[in-house]
Amino acid sequence: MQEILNIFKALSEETRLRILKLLENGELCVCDIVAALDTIQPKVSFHLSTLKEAGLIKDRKQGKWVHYSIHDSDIFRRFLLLSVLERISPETILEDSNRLRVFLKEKNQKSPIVAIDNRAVCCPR
Amino acid sequence: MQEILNIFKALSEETRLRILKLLENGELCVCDIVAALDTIQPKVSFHLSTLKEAGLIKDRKQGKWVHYSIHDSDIFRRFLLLSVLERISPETILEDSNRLRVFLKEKNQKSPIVAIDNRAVCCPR
DNA sequence: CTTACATATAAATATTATTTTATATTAAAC
DNA sequence: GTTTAATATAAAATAATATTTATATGTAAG
Repeated sequence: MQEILNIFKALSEETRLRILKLLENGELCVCDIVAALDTIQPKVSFHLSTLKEAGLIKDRKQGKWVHYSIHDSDIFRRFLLLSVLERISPETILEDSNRLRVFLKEKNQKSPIVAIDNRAVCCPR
Repeated sequence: MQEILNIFKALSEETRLRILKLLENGELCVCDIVAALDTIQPKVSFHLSTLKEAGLIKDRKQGKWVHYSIHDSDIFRRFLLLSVLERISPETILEDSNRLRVFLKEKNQKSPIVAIDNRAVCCPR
């Protein structure tokens, strides 16, 4: 029962749903999410670890950066995530995505390597 | 976003999952649930109201009694409930169902009106 | 109309989760 | 190797939830 409880607990907090919604379009590193949510970094790290613990996201380490993305592990989680993300309209996180866009654009100018998805590559190589 | 949060919050607590699992086989009145969970009545009422608030269960008043049952309102909730209940094995709530069985049997002897589902009718009419 | 029963609600308390602040870790840049 | 940047973790403060205890409400029975 603990496993399913962890999944629902992870999904029962607004910040975490906003993070998931942001990750819908691809992976982001912690600093991207911090910028998008306009909040402080330890808070984001806390929620990311909750989501990861529940098996909803995964991380990929690359140098100093840690990139998080949706982890479509088993069918149940995949289905849950799909239906959840579908039920959160883009307008709900409009401010988040605006801030993210601005942040990524700036990053892009400093290190103009563009990846798929019109997203900047997080970290210069 | 608040609606979906309420649904997940409702599903992120063990007592409430146990109640939902008990309701899987049909409606129960509050005192049945109290007996099954071997706990106190205000606690059960509290959790029932949370579940009802989230639209996961509904109530039916009959005299002094209030019967609760799963509310398969919209597709999302229905699907959620289905997959949740499926993922909670009967063994998980074995003690609960044992206590429920004993309690219903006793009730049955006092007022031997048997309803569908081999469950006693909660209250004499 | 008084009593007893089923449930709900309120208030007080306890528990758990989140947020903040401060600090540690790790890796790249200098 | 020292500094800087990105992230994580620990400790403390705060906020949110759940539990308990006490009481209220409504309904049927006597």
